[in-house]
Amino acid sequence: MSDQKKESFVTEITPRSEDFSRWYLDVVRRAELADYSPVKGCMVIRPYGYAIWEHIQRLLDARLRKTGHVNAYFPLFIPESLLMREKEHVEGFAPQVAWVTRGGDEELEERLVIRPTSEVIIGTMYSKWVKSWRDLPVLINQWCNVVRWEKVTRPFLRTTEFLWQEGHTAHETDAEAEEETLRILEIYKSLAETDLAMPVIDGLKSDSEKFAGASRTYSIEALMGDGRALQAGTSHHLGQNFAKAFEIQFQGRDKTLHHVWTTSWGVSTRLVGAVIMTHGDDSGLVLPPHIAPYQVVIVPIPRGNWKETVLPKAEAIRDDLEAAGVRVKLDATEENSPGWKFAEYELRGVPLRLEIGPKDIEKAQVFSARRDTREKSAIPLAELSTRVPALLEEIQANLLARAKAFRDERTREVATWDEFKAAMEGRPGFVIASWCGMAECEAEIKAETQATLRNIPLGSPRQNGQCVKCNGPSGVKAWFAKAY
RNA sequence: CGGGAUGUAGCGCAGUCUGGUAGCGCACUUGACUGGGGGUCAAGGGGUCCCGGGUUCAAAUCCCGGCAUCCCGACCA
Repeated sequence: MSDQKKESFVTEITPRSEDFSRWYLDVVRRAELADYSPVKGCMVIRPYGYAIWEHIQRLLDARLRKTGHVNAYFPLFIPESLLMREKEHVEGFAPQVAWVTRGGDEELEERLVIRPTSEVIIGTMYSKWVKSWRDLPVLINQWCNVVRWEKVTRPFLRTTEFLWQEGHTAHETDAEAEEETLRILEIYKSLAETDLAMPVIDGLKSDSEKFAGASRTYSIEALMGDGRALQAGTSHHLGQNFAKAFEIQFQGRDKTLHHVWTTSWGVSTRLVGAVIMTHGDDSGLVLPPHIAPYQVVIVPIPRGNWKETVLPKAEAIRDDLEAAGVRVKLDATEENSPGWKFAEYELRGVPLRLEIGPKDIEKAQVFSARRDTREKSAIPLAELSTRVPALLEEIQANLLARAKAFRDERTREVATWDEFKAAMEGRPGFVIASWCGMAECEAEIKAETQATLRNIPLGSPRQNGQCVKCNGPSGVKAWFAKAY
């Protein structure tokens, strides 16, 4: 390989440590996850990126079904008057909605918004559907697209149109709605940690960061490879705010009318971006096996009459692994050398590579290379269908452990304001500090350090502390970070 | 929405200052030899120079306007 060649190879992806933002965009493009479209702020999700999203959908959808939720679909368009019903909700979303003002040749009597979220249209329908306490709870989820007119966009992390799921539930009591809100948060946490191998902090948002129209917002927060935090999912207890605005009432067991208690919650294609930024390295993407479009790539080594010897063996291995429930890609194309394929599939984050050539066939083995540790070892053919699934689970677990270690290493607890400011130099990660609960302190912290209050973790013990900013009495410790 | 930068082949860029036939590397196509960490040689194909106006005999290059993308800040999944 000439030096010139080497040069072009290394410049294909900007090194992660050199420029994290550029590295991220390079990975998105080179791994063919997404591409820019002719529409400002809107990306095209390419097949490889979409396959990752489909696995996330599948894994989350199963959890939602298991907990009694069902899927449905509501309209994309929302009449302006509906959006206006809930005051805080309008104020939060009106600045970033897209409007439809014409249909064909005609000016519309009433403008339509393209849904930025569906509380109002779903609330309107629930008011028709809910009459009795026997109709509750309503546990509906929808997978759809939404549009928010964003000024600054970035593939997967913030786009004008994005894909997500939004759950909307209605309950008889405050306590049941709260229970649901927390159940979903737990599901999100489980999805993030078990399947995305991404450790998260689950907790309560401050009032200034909560969803427009919610009583309480809970979130899961993850730490990206550059030390910035990312809100990876939210679950809102909406109280009776929407029930009152949309007159969702039922006759209770006590024969009188009550407003329902509602919740809403969502995760989006942003999770794909979160996975990239949690696990990726200088060679590109690193995918957790649970969501990898293919978990194993088999690269046959073409030598001599390999099509008669190596290839059939490779195909047999593929079939065996597929029978064992493993997603496999066999790349028997002749255009590129094995070395090229090694690099290419590393760039695409394939968790495990199997190489098979004449030498391996002689020894009745294949050669394996892990994406996460780059560890290489021979696996006897006879053990493949048990060893590979086990190895994939090991990789999955290792990615979570590694991300957790990174997060813990980048998490510091401080007691004083000077310590806080010092800890927030650069892009350090999470800083834990006591907070008095006042929005003023939160705002000053943000103004002075750019750090925002991510959340107050669930199960945080009550304390008699002093606010890191104002020294006033503080009942809780909050997690702060510079965020996306 | 403020500050800065960029826009030339799929990707990365040179050419713009000083106007005069559109270039380089990688990628792509064809063939041969190769193949266990991004192969070699040979022959090829590919361009609304972001868009619109203007100046000029002549514009990638100069002027005006717009759009898009990136970075840094203020708002949001």
